[in-house]
Amino acid sequence: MQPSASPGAVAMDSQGSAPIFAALGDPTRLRLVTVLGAGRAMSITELTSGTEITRQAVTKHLQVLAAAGLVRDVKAGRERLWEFEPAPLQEARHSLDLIAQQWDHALNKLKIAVES
Amino acid sequence: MQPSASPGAVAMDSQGSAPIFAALGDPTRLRLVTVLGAGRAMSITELTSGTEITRQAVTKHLQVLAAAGLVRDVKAGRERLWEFEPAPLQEARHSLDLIAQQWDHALNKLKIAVES
DNA sequence: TGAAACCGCAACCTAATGGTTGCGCTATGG
DNA sequence: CCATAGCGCAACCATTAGGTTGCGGTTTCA
Repeated sequence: MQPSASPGAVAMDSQGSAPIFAALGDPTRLRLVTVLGAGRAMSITELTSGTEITRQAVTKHLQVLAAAGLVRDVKAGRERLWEFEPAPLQEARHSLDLIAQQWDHALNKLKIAVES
Repeated sequence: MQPSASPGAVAMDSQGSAPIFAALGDPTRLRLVTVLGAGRAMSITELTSGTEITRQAVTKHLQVLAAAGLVRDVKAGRERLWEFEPAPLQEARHSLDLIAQQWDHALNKLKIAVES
């Protein structure tokens, strides 16, 4: 087969993960994901304590994360607990893996071309 | 060792990767990374062709990517070529791996607790 | 020796983002 | 039964982000 048959048909499906990366691209939100990723579902006030920002700010960040599917809320009595949702994170991991693989493959091609 | 000795000392070093995720969190930029990740260094005009946006917009995006270390420019004659830089992407991958591991570990703990 | 390709700088605009404050609602639990 | 804990909604503000237009400066190469 031709080496570079379709230059445009690379790992372009990664594009769908952009919203997930955007959601993870804020320190506060990345912290929230990390904390909730520890397993225990937590309430908003609990997630706010220890931070310098307001409860409302945390609420907004949680909504951004929820919109990306990274987090989910479950009501428990008068509290509203938030828990981690692993699926989108796997998708993001897969996207990064695709780009990395693509890169490694490109390096291999280059190496072979040099050795010929 | 104690199972949950320090609840706050989880995978908190992921926070440093927030700027990288932010850089990847835009469809245009994620596309640029994917294209450049194919191996061939490309010029700005080349990266702009096929897009709906201006060369200047692409320039700005490339600067954002460069600030995150994901991309590097190398001058070649009158052209200025851009090439992919894999290191930050590895770091981002590692951060996601940490959170995923943490999550799996939490699930295991839960499973064991249920089976007891 | 120009015309054209390739690019940087800067000003400008609009919309989104991150954050705050203020208020009101609802469910507990003493 | 009423005070308080836990939230939601909405308005508001400042800053950043994404994008465009306009212009000027270098290399090349025909």
